[in-house]
Amino acid sequence: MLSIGTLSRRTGTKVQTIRYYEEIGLMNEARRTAGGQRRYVEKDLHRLAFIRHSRQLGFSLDSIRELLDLSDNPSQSCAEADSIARRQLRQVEQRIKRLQALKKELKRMVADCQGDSVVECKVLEVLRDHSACLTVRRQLG
Amino acid sequence: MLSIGTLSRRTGTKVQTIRYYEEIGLMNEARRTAGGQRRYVEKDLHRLAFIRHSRQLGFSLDSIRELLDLSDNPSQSCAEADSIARRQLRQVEQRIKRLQALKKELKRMVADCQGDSVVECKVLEVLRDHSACLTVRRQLG
DNA sequence: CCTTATACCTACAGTGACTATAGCTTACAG
DNA sequence: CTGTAAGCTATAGTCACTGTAGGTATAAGG
Repeated sequence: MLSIGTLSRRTGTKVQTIRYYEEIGLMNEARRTAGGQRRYVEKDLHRLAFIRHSRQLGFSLDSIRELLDLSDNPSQSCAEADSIARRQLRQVEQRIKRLQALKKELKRMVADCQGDSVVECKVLEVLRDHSACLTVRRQLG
Repeated sequence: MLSIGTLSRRTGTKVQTIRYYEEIGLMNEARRTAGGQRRYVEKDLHRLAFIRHSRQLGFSLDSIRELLDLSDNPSQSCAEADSIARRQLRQVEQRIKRLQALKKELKRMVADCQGDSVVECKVLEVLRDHSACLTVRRQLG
């Protein structure tokens, strides 16, 4: 029987986070000792590891809920899991695109800055004058 | 005299968001009509545009607060604004790195998936077995 | 058996940056 | 003068946690 602290250490999850996952129904309600402390089995550890790994890959808790459901009902086709993963991939690719546009704009901003007084500061000027900024508008509109 | 709705339309900011910016002290408290409605001048419009543009470039509201302070005191050196922008650039670059690691991992996941039953689903397998995943661990640890 | 340190418990507030809702009031055009 | 669009406040909700206060349980050492 594993304590919540052991789960925490073995998965790199904060204790509060584990309790939070239980609260929102992502983890099953744990058994309790006579004194009311949570006790877990290996299966719970695996489930938590699955959740944490999925979170690291950027899946939302809702997506993870779906993935766990699939994982719990192994007879279905895997197409659903595949489509969730593909959706996630698309989102990540979108975010990368956005950030690359930002990066370009920020680079231009700091490259043009000469360390002059604020009056002629290129950074502030760019921020003031949105019209000078094309890349970002196209990507973020 | 501009209404909050006009400001909203001209900067693409939700009305609530403008009120929120006032509440947290990012926008000055607006003048009011006898009936209590907010009225703005051109200067407020520029300030809001500055805030929105900075947000689109990913600056936090705290960073924007600093940038606005600098912008309000034009006699100082621009070095501070420059360093805020550079910090932002570094953060964006970091995020891009992270996301690219995620993308790689997700691509591997969906590429290996054959649409079989859940039992042998590669997506779920990868999520279950964190040890198979090296890239992400290196980038996100 | 008793003490003590550590781990655990609940309940609630806070984070960032908004967004949404309910229920009301004002401004302005016709 | 009336209708309606737009405004107002106050409050709660979003996401995924994180932190805190104040109390209790457990396990190891004496």
